[in-house]
Amino acid sequence: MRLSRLADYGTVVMGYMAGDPAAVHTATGISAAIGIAPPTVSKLLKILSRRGLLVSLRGSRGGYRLSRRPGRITVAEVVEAVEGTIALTECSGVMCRCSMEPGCTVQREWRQINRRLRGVLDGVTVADLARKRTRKGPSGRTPGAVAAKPDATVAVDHRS
Amino acid sequence: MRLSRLADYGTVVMGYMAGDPAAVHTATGISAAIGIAPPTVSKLLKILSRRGLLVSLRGSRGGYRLSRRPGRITVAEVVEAVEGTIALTECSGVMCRCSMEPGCTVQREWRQINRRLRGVLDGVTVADLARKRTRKGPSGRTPGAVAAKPDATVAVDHRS
DNA sequence: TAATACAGTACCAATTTAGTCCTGTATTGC
DNA sequence: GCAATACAGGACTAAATTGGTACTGTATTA
Repeated sequence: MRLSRLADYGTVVMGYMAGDPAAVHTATGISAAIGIAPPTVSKLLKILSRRGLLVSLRGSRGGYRLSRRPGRITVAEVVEAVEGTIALTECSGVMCRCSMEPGCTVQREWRQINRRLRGVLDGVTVADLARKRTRKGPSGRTPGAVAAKPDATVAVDHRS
Repeated sequence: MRLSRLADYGTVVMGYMAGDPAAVHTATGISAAIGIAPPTVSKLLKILSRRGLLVSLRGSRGGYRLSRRPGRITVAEVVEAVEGTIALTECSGVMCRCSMEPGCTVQREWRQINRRLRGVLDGVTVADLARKRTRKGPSGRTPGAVAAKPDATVAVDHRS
């Protein structure tokens, strides 16, 4: 259930750009700032601009800029731009390849879960990704309980 | 962000078994019922029993049985049993391999999202997976708004 | 006109994962 | 006791995905 690494990077890039929302950022500049290989960042930026999340400016002094205010671009949009879909299961659309009996109850629940997941991802904007915990951010929403807990308690097994 | 197919199958198997919670199910029987290849079902059942979600009974007349009431086994547990972790990002634990500045704000938000995702998955039990929409199920909770909408409106792009 | 920077596509390599098979062990029933 | 059933565990193979790179083309600025 991991995000593709590219989608993960996508949020990092957008978070970085949201730190200076009006500026025009070049691929090489972003690459140097966040420590991801230039061709990879470039690939990502192309995708994000093709999907309308970024505006690209060609030529000398060109680069990329957020197409909207960072508080108006959600993580769901970023993930969807890179991955194409927000869904944990394949049986989330109308047709399902699995040969279960009609009215598969498992599928019904998964659709509900996928819908809720989208809600979660829609609840976080790229402005949130950029906002430092102590300083007050530029956009309206407040992180609330998010900033409270340093979260040193979680211990996750990363293997498979 | 797709679940591994094995984890997806896991919910199907558990949902099927939850339809007859007290019964002892054999791997071949389950395989025939849900249309997944026997070795694959077998592999899955071994994993689920090793993780304590199922009880295995060896020998003739053996098989597998749910270790708890279906209303007490959540989808989160099933997914975690098969996949090992419930998290969309790698940077969800205490340590993170990415060389971002300390106090990476992106990571902070992802941790929050992952926590909420777990909440969503914890909100659905295998009893829900088995419950038919018209008949009243055996366990307490009601599907509520879930059953209302046949959901023929979603059109998801399955590629990539 | 030269330099900069994006656009698009194609390609290679590595990782992951699905799926199968084989050997071993426990339990039941004859 | 013996045969049949069914799970336990691990190894292995093949395929799909995806990460990352490179190359050619085009637009814009100085």
